[in-house]
Amino acid sequence: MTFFAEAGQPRPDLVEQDVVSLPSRDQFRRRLRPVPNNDEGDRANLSLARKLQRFVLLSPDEIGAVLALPGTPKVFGPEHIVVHQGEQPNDVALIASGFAYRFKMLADGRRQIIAYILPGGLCEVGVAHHQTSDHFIALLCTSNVTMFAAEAIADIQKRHPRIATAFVQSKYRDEAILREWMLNIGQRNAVQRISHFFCEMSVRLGDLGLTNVDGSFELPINQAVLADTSGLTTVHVNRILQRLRKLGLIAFRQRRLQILDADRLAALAGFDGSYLRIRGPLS
Amino acid sequence: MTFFAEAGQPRPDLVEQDVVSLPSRDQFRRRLRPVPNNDEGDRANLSLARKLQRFVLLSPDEIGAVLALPGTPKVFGPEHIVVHQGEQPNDVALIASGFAYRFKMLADGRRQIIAYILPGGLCEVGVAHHQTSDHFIALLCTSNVTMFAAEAIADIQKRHPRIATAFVQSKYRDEAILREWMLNIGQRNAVQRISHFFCEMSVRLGDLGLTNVDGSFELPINQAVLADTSGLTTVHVNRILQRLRKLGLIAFRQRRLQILDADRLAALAGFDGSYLRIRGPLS
DNA sequence: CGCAAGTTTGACGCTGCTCAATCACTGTGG
DNA sequence: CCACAGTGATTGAGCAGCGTCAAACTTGCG
Repeated sequence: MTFFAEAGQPRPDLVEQDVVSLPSRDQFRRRLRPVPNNDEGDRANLSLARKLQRFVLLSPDEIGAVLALPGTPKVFGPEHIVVHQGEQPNDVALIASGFAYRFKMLADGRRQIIAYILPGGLCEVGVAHHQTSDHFIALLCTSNVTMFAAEAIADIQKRHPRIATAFVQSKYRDEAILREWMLNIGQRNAVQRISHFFCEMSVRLGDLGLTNVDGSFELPINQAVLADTSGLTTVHVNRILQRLRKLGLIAFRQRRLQILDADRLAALAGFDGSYLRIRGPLS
Repeated sequence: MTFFAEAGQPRPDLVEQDVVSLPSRDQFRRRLRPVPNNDEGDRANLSLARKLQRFVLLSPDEIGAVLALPGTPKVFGPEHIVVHQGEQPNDVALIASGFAYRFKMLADGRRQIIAYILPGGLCEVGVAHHQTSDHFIALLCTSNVTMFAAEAIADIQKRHPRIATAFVQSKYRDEAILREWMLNIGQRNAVQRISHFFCEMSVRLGDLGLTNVDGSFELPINQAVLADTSGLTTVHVNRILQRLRKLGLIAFRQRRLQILDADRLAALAGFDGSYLRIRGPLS
């Protein structure tokens, strides 16, 4: 289960000073899991707090500030377009639960998926700077999306420098992922591309506590989406998946992926997760 | 010569308030062009000022602040590695003149070029946050590189909010370019990839005043580099270039590219430069 | 039960890769 | 002034990875 070339390394880049007694990881999880339908705002923001927490260990005060961020919780179904290419969104959307993805389209309808936005991720498109979006953001499945005013996001970063640091580091990671994807699509073959994508998703979702012990997790995409992700055709993706199944590496059906042999899959993909800057178990 | 789908559009996203009498574009150019060898610091910073100027119209004060940034000018030859993968740079490098590029490598030596850094561009890798670099940055040709302390860059942004805005917008554009490259490599065929790359370079360099009226410009890359840029092999790149030449679209020799028919080239590539957010002639 | 969406299969061919040789250009030293 | 080497460009033959098209099958769901 080592997705990292050099596991157990020190992580000097993590900002850990000023940590006041935090809720433990388990407490955090317990509060996160079951989501009944009252007091939604707070609960939606938890995914954001949790995400930021992965980059900078936040104090209770800071966590409180994140939870108090005033947002409008909404629920949208799959295929919902969160941000339209060419438009200039007024709000920042938080994917509180569910999955979103960025993509660009060609005139003839071919499209390339640029990134996946997981729970706790923001659909930021230079909102604070009045930029029009150069790409689409859509949902993969029914998701809880919380809308924040751009000013609110800017404001909390001004008031809490360490939260700002977490935002910046999160952004750095997104960029690193983008770069790895360029390498993936530009240089690796079909088998490696798909395996690599699976490895990455497994690590990222695992970091969010969204994987099971058996190595399985929800991945609400079909083969067409996977094709647009990896720059291949649906037909070819199908054949590659069959090969991976025959090799005993994965099981993938009903929008749920199970990685059966993480080590062999990672080796096959040439996957080294260090670009994801995931730290080990919460100390 | 229209590289833009909808030329002449208003640019509401440009921050133009608070502009105090600026040096005209021509004055600016005149000061920029000939670079004798004294007072280097100031002159090196000019490329940065000019770059920022493309995003936010800076006041003389602000331009002065950029020019006064304390940096160490250096000259490196081609192939010089500015930032090494896995290392944690202490400084931010400014490409004052010349060309740099980012790339990632696979274990077997295959590599993917991720981005080109043109004059005025910064080699930022999350320096301020003590991140290790996940990729290499190298030079394409002998270049003037000025090294700044990360704090100096952070400081000037704190003191001059509009300069900070320019930095952020520059970063947004770099990201937009990355996304367009993903689309390019993932979805377009060889001819389109290469044409698209040429169009982009022409527009970006034109914006910096580094193209000639005849549509030619320095592009210090060989076919192997172009292959690593476009995710193709050298042999195939060679054949595509021949095709483009036979079509009368380009001339490319001696590290100099001339675009002979920009309209046809852009049409062939499916190029729409709006993602570059280049504004029209300086008003 | 029947539709719709998604998956699987087969046949076929093109785009782009591999290997390997040859050619052009440029700078160097005798 | 020329032989030489080194780098980069070009060419050819052969092939395989992946795309295209079209049909059949499977699954989820009302």
